[in-house]
Amino acid sequence: MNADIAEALRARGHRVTRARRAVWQALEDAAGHLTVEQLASRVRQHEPGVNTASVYRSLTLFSEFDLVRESRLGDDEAGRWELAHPDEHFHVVCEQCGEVDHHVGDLVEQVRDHLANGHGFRTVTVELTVTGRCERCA
Amino acid sequence: MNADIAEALRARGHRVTRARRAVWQALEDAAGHLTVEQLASRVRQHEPGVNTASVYRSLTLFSEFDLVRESRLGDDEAGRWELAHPDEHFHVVCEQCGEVDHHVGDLVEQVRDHLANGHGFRTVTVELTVTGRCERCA
DNA sequence: TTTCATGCAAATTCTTTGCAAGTTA
DNA sequence: TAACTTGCAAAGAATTTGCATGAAA
Repeated sequence: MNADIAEALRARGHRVTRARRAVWQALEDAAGHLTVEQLASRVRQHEPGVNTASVYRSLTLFSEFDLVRESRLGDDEAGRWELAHPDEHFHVVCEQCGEVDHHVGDLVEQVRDHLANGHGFRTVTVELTVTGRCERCA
Repeated sequence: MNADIAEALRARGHRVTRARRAVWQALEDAAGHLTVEQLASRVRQHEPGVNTASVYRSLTLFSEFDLVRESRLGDDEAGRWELAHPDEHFHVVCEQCGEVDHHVGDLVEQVRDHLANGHGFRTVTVELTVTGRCERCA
């Protein structure tokens, strides 16, 4: 819902504002990858007058808590944002129709293990993006 | 060397120019991930007067032949470029010291197989980036 | 010579920031 | 009320583009 973000904010001494709540809500509703512009436009449907700069500021703040994540998919020049789901997943992008799918699997786990055991590297994030042709566009 | 890029250009009806050769050379010498600005500065050491815009244009052209590849590593805002090595590899970025390592492994192959068999997805590129702490910065 | 590529500067796009005014605790 | 956030506009950074000149075929 909306309770968790309020809590998360308060817990770290930040204020719970209309703008921040609306940004969070929009991310939850979308459950996908949105550019800041797309996000801002959805935010304004619920909370008119929210400025794009505030969306950026909210996202920056949330990302400090690891609640959201930015990724650059395909050859897009704008960053895209999504909720930082706790389950590891990777992105599959069709270069024809632009659709982005999430795939959950143990591949990400494997990478983490591989690096920890062999190379002394402490993995924080794994970003795996696959581009190609989806079934429909093949 | 420098022969392959000349050939690749001619084969597609593009001209072999000083700027393009210098960009290619710089990418070969670096064998790493360079921002356009870094690349431009190295290019000018061999070929003074080459404009940054031309570096962008060369990279765009090369990427149409799949000879180079752009990747956004870490939370960097600028794109980084490298030669598109035929061998599959992934990037390991230390968020402390910023160092970027290449790891060659069969993980990328696994992803490709997984998607082809189960989901009818024809993979074109796999981009796998891991961020965390390297051994020295742990 | 004819066509393509470059340099330069201006234009775009994405993102960040300064500051006065509005909100939250 | 006091401190934090926002909106707005301007500033920045990265990348692209128009166009006249210069270089390659």
